[in-house]
Order: sequence, then structure tokens, then C-alpha cells
Amino acid sequence: MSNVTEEPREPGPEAVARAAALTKTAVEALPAGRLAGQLDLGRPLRIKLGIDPTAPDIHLGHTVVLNKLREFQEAGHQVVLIIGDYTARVGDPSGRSDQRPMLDPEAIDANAETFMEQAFKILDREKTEVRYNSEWLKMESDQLFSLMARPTVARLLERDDFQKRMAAEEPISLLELVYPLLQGYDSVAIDADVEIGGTDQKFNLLFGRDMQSSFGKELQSVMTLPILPGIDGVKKMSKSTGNYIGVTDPPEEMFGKVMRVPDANLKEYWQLLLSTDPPAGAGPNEAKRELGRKLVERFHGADAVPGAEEHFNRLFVRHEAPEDVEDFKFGEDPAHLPALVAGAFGVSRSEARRAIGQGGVKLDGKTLPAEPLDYPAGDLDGRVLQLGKRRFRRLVNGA
RNA sequence: GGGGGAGUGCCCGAGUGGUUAAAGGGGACUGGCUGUAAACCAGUUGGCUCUGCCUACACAGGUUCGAAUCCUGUCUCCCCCA
Repeated sequence: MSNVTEEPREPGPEAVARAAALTKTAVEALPAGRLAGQLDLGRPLRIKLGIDPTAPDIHLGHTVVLNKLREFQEAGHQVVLIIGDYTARVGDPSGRSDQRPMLDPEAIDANAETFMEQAFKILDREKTEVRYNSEWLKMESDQLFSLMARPTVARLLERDDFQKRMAAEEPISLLELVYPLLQGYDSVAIDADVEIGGTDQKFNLLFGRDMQSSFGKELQSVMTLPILPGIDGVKKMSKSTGNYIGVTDPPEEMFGKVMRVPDANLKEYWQLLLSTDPPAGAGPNEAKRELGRKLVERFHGADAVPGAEEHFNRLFVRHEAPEDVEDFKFGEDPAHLPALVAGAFGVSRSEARRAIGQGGVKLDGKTLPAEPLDYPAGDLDGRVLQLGKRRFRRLVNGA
């Protein structure tokens, strides 16, 4: 079909080269060749990224796309960051095998706030247009109907995740079905030239083109980027699965989490987060350390690096207690160990008993035997109680 | 509107009157090995005043010597037909 939005002429070699550079780390850029044509127009493009603030923190997974935006920004294009305060209420079905809980507006607003702050650790604040999609999605129903009039249900159901859910006889809410319309309308509202997202967003991104088309707008091109796996190396990094590294994680934690990433995912991490390969010749341990250093430096500054690494060495290489151990005041004399452990670490007494029985409780680094359970308070005062490998409390006799 | 199916421990999932705190798997935790990687081995995984007691199989009530298992009602969910 002849399309008015297609570029009138072949893009010049210079534009083609720039497009190639920008799509280097992308999985797909569609339609093929379109970006080069857009770049050839000689004007700043409007680059859209939508983020639904369903959790309060940005993690490294988000930074993959944010880094790409930054690249566009540095190339002189206009980045439009859409905070999906409205779509967050609907819930994006992408890659989900179950329904998302609906979030209440207050939580969303709070999340949106921190989200933006954190996004500017990567994006240039001055050059970013931030929009909340409630601005245009809080619409009258006739307007909503006009949105819903175009697409067909069959078209919406094409997507993979829905197919799977239907096959498994799992529910799909109407809201989820409509989600792509809303995201697509974002593109209409801000006149997006390019929309970026993870590969799991492909359907939504492409659907944005359908929406633009039905509103007689120029069609955006879309770019999908690889999904960063979580530190379990298996599932997509996300807050809800707990396999994430948050950009606001303290340096020690950030470094420690990086060290826990499976070797198999190391190369991927380097490529997606630093856009390079791990240093040649470096073993996995060193490559991981270097990754940790670079990330801590990026989000906390170079000053934070030595401390973070030393903390790691101390705890996990030398198996020593951390420098600053939180105090736990206890009052009983003699102190009953299960009660002490339960109180100090917030576990149940049964759990504490089990841990003691399994040799998981240490005092000043020495494993405590299962036998005596009561200790004179004086013998414990000031000493460090340890549960497992990484939980520590300094005992303080508060009686 | 009609018909069918389902709700079990963190998750999935077995269990259809007693030996079931509830198989199995996943996850998680502890110990071993180690590079806090992976793989592997062993153990643990409701609570407590712990050789015993209490609470648990959607919720409420009932039958029974005894129920997650049977009955009644309530709630929630899924599928099909219309």
C-alpha cells in the first residue's frame, strides 16, 4: 500500500550510518530502514518511552532502554518520557501469565515521583520532555469509544501472551485487552517518531502505529531492545520477582548483587549495561568485579567504589562481620538463644531453633552448638550474633 | 439465563472419611564444595512454654468416635451454551 508517511527518497548514506549506530544494540528496528529515512529528515525526532510506575524504583533493566534514550538525546533528538500514571492503573499484559493487580492512584503518584528522579540519573533532565499520560487518557467516554472503534478483537488477541493464557484457560480482563490502545494513543498524543521498548513490548509498540494511522498521524518506527535478565539469570529483571538491582540500591548492595549474577549472564550484562564486552582475558570473577565497580561508580560516584568492594571482600571472601553491625538490645539473663535469634533477626522461634540445629547461628564467627540454649547475658554483651551468611547483629545487654 | 469445573501450605500441585502438619515439584533457607557464579551433595521449609501441645486444606455452619475429604449456605474464579 502506498503510504504518505513513507519517506519520499532514499536516505543518504550518512543517515544510514547514523541509523546503524543507533540500532547497534537493538534487537529489531521496524519497519526496516525506516529510521534511516527519519534521520534523513534533518529535524530532531521525537523519541518516546513509556514507563508505567507500578513499582517505586527503577532498576538496571529499565536502564537498558534509558541508555538508548540517552543516546538519542546526545544525538540531538527530543526524548519524551511518558509516565504511565494512567496506564499503570490498567496494567500492561505484556509478558504476563496472570493478571496484574490494579494499583491505587496514590501509590502510582508516589511511584511516579521517585521514578522520574531516578530516570534523571541517566537522562539529561534539561533535554527531556516529561508527560503524564493521564493528561490525555482521562477522557470522556465518547472519546474512548472512538479509540475502541478501530481495532478488532481478533487483532488484539493475536499477541502471544494472550494466546498462551487462553490456551491455559486463564483469565484476560477487558482492561488488559484495551491496554495497547491506550499505550498507542500515547504515541498519537505526543506525535512520536520513534518508540522504544523491550522485546516484550513489540506488540504494543507496533500497535502504536495502528493507532497513529487511525488518527491520520505520521507513523512511528519502533525499536526493541533486549530484556535484561534478573540476578537469578532466568527471569526478566523485575521488582516483583526480587531479582533486581535498583539504581538506588546502596553501593555495597549493588556490588554484592552484581557478584551474584550467574557467570552465564555476565557477557549479556556487560553488553546491555555498558555496551561493551567484558575485558578480554579477565576471569569471570574479575569481570564481574569490574562490572560491579563500573555500575557503583555510575550510580554512586567513584568514591563509593572502594568501600563497596571492600565490604564484599570482608563479608564473603574473608567471612568477617561488616564494619557497622546494627545493635540488638536484649534484656533477659540468662538469654534464651532461640528467643534471642528470633528477636534479633525477626524470624520465628521455630525458625531460629531450626537454624541453630543446622549450625546456621554463629557468635563472633564461631558456630554455636545445639546444646546449651541459655547463656549468661554477660557472656553475650558486645559480641556479634550471626544468622546464616549475611545477617549480623551486635548484642547489647540492655538489662 | 442455562450447564459444567475449581478454590490445599511461599508458588504449582497430589490427596476424596482415620497411620495427613498434609505426596511430589519449584522457590527459599541452612550446612558442605566454591569465585556469595554454575553444577553437585545433605538437611530444613505453620506456630509455640517442643520427646508434647495448638492452629491449618476459600469462609460459616452441620453429619461423624473421627473430615482437607460427606452435607448445607456464602464468597471467589474458570470454561461451555445462550
